Amino acid sequence: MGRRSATGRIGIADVAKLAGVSLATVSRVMNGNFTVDAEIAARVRAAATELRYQPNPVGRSLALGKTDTIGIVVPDLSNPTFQAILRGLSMAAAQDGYRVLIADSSEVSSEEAILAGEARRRCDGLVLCAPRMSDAELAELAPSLQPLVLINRSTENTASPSLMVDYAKGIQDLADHLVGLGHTRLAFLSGPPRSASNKLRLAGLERFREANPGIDVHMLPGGSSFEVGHQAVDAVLSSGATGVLTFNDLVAMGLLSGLHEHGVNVPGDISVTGFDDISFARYTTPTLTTMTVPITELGEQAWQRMIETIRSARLPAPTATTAAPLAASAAVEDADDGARAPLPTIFHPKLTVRGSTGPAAVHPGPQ
Amino acid sequence: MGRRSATGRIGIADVAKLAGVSLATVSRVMNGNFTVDAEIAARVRAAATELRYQPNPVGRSLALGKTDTIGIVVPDLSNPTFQAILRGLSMAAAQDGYRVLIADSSEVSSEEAILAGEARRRCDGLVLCAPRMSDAELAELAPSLQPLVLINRSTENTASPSLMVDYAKGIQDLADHLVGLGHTRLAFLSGPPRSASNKLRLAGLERFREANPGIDVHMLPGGSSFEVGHQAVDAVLSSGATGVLTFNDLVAMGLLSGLHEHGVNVPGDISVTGFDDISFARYTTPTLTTMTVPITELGEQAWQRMIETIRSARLPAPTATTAAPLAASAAVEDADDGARAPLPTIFHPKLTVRGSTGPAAVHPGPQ
DNA sequence: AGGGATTGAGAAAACGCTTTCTCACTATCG
DNA sequence: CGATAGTGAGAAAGCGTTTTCTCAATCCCT
Repeated sequence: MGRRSATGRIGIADVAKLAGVSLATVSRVMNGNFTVDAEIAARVRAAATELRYQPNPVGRSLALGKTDTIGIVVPDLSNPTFQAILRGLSMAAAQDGYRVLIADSSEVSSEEAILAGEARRRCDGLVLCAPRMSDAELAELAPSLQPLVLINRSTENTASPSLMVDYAKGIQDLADHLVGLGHTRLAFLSGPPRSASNKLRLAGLERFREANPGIDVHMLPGGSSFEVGHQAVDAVLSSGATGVLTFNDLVAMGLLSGLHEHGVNVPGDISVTGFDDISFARYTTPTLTTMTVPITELGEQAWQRMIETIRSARLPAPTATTAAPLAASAAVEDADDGARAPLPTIFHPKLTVRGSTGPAAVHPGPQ
Repeated sequence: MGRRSATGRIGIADVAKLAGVSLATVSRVMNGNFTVDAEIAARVRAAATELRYQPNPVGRSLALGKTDTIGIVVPDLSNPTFQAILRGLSMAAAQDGYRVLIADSSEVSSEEAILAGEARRRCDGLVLCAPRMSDAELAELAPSLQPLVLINRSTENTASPSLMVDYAKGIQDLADHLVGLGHTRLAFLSGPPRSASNKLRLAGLERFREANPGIDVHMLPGGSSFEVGHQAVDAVLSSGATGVLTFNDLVAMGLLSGLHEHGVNVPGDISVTGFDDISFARYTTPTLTTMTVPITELGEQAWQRMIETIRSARLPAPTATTAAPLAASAAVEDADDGARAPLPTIFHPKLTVRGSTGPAAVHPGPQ
């Protein structure tokens, strides 16, 4: 009496009929429940293979209350950093039999909440990667996204595992590296306005300034793409800086390319540094001095935290009364289920010196 | 009597109770069915927002027989080409309210069939991107994957839309370009053994050889990564070639970097070409001459074909008798449902000349 | 004012699977 | 040899929706 007379697909019922057993028995056999007589089990398996039966995951998910899928929300899938995180996550999850659903918010912070919610409902957990939303929004949203792992953000109230990279220290290391090479006039090509990791870099540079009063650090507006770096050549040159820090490797590569076109020698006239150490960084000309962030490992670690959270969320028997869904606060209930210490895991990037940095020129480069 | 006394989550039943209506009515309201009295509808909506009710997608999927999700299987998520396809697909699908599930086969062709099957069952359709499996396997698998879109492969029997890039012509264009610059000794750094697109390139070069008997084309084993290009420097130099074709931009970049380290001037001593025109290609030093493939558009087009296929598969009433699931051939049934012309859509890459190619040196580069 | 057409909402079946509950049957022990 | 524990498999409930079916109430027209 259904809309379509059967989906056309082979179901557990077909197998049961062919094997002459009940649905329950087929299910038992398919799930390795050994309370089934060997002879019958064999008959069921034979029927299953003959019909090429494959259990319907949606039915399974509904009955089991899990989808074996996790979601990830990224601000921009064209960014190699997020691609690497996605890859690390996906490979690690696959090892444990989970799949990954992706959602790209296109850097639109208002989309994030909706995307995250939708993705979460389809999955057993969610990874929020460098969300652009405000702290307040994030804090409000986090409880309802529960098995949640954050990358490059953290929340106070909710006990969601969080993976952070110490960008502040990283950018300081780079600045120190340049100072060590004799540079006294630096410039920083900053990142996207809503990026939390950019704020960390700015904070790091602030500390650097305090520690190095003699060094001039020129701030330049920026972004996260090649184009930003490529178009910043003039601004960089007129700043008079001999050492340039950039938001990430992409920007650095754009800048490198632009400087080359202008006939500026790197590192002879100007030193350039990136951030992240994407795979391309070792193949630029000159090769790029940058901070190495174990990006793929970040994705893998995100998965580890995720699977831990999912597993610990399954065990504890729900003591909460189920009978009173009156309060509108239902979403908060399991907020401190996996009440593990919510201390963020901090990744410390490490300085990788390559060919794009060198001793400061005696006089600044060509204006 | 369920395992856990309710999932804890708010369900349609809670809303119904609060609004004092039946489950059916809530469903009607949520789905914009206007046969509901305005006053009641308002009450339902109020209850829904008060409880922060969000329909469970799994339940919905089961009832509706669709998941609003498609899957994509790629050989290697770290390859920028596949990343770009994924991005194009994902963005286009998102426009139509679909999500993307990813599966990375890690270049293991035996994994592909399983991954594809699993992914397909969870989704409404599948994109198979440059599958490494054999033609026979692909042909056998295709019917069971039905709403299926192929990228860089095609099948004879099944009417699955297929998107192909004319790599054969592309590589010829590049070779012609080098010949036009006076090069007479060429080399080709080939791609992964199981790659169909590599076979097309080889076929193209074969035709090129026939048309240009005077030109020497040296074949070198390769792969698809930086490292391959980087490590091929010696082989390239000892081949005596002055013009080098590579499998893709990654290989070309590795080679560029390696040549630079060896003090070989590009394009002065040797000209190098890539393939694909990934975004990095315009920021190498020298900038890379390559064949531009509209990669992201490939992903978008894949989505267009997919949504067409899905939609056309919904309309035709299933005339087939549902009562006899005896034959094991059930998977083949809707093989020619969307019996549109299965002509592959061919993308023609276009030559983009940049700085890595130039006139042939009078005498071959340093040995 | 009475009868057929129309509207609106509830009851229940269906989607495909898992699992508890239950019971028939066999093996074991006193 | 009869009572009891144990084993294996079927019936049915349940997961959270949607949708058909059904029926009561309202409406309009003659």
